[in-house]
Amino acid sequence: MNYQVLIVDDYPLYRLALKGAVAAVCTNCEFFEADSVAGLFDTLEQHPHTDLLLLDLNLPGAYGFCALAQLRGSHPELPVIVVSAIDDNRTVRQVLAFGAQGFVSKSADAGTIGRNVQSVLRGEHLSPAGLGANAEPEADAAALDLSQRMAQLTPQQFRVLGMLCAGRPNRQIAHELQITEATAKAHMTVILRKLGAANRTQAVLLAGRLVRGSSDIKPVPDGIE
Amino acid sequence: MNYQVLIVDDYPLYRLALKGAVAAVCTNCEFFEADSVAGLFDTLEQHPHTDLLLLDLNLPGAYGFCALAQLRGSHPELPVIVVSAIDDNRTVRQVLAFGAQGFVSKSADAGTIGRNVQSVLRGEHLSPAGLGANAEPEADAAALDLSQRMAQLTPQQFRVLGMLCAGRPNRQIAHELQITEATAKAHMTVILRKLGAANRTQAVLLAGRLVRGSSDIKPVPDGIE
DNA sequence: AGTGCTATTCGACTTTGGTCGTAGATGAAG
DNA sequence: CTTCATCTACGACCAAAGTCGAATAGCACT
Repeated sequence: MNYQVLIVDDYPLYRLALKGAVAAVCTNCEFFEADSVAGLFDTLEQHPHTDLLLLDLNLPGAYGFCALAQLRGSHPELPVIVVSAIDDNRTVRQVLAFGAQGFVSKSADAGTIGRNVQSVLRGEHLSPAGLGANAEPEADAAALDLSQRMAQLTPQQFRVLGMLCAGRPNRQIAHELQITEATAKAHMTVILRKLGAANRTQAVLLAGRLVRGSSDIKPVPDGIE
Repeated sequence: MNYQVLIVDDYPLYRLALKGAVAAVCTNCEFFEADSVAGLFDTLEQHPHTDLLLLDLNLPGAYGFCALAQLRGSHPELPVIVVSAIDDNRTVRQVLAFGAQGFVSKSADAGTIGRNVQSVLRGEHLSPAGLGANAEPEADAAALDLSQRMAQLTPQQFRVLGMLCAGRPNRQIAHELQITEATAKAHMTVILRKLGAANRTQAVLLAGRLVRGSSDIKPVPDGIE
């Protein structure tokens, strides 16, 4: 068992704990770490042969679900185990619907995590306990279409979207990404086109729809005048 | 028992069903109907002595929770029974925290609805079954603060917010409300101030936070540069 | 009538958002 | 080495968003 494992969480201590849990069942594993979605993709570029990704859902600056959608577009073959403090059924179903191979609650013990990692490394898909017969592929058409749109975004565009979803104006986005406002606007234009949104407000609504359940917010008719 | 009852739901058939359920326990009741939040407030203006409001949470074009907050500001004495397809504990607790007197699931039968209506008309507050000791006032400070801000909005401002939450630009909002774009912008300015948002995107995020649980979306630091 | 208060409306600005055309850098395919 | 595609970046330009001051109308209270 000589695997490369990438661990993404914003708390160093929790990364250490996850590393320990994996090492217990996977000797000679090589570990990489990242503390943000941006770092995740940077690390994946440097180590394209990563065998497993442990991803925290609640990363700052970007939504974990968006990262999942992005991953499915850029690294469709990479197995992902989502680690989340929120572990209700709806979240778990959505995570699996968006292409994750496994799910472990943050309150799980090391043994449980280790067993899940082993299963996924053997190529199995998990449907965690308490999730009776999730036979329904559901994750309705709209959500699927949306995640596919998300997956088209480039890493930089994705970072822009993350800050957009925090309500920041272009000026701050440009400042944080060390680019000019003109460039941030250019990214914004592409994002709007890829997501099928008419303006940044609609883009935020679409992203929000992906994060929480795709409630019955009507698509904007936009035929008036 | 001669009460005036206002029923708000976007499906005419379901309005009829609710009317039947109420009529069974309340002879000589007078009924009014509305299919949108805007219609709700229009009807309330025409019939200010309404004794009971049956409100569907999932109205199109505006979020039911926002309507609740608005109602608490404009008609604090009006008893409200919320009818919702979503009936998990968190939703119920929030609905009650926002001043509703009762809650019935959309999957409830006519008898249950009738009994709840009777109770509320008698002046009782309901804490529906399966909600053991909701003594906790929780509905955390942030959500309460937010609902109080919402309650400050005037009816017209509230309509603007509703369309804003559908991602519409000022031009369409003005068109639908039969006002100039300048006026719509003026309303927008007041809304942003009352909600404490820096721009329309943040306003949408705040409204969304009120609708679903106030997840752990970080407040914008906005001190940079 | 007169006095405050508020909701609603609007026009004239300034600021921000969004589009278009363009250009360098990188990497893959021929 | 080309050629093509993609990501990233920028400036100039027009459209939309947001601010400010001001006018009207209704309402409550004297």
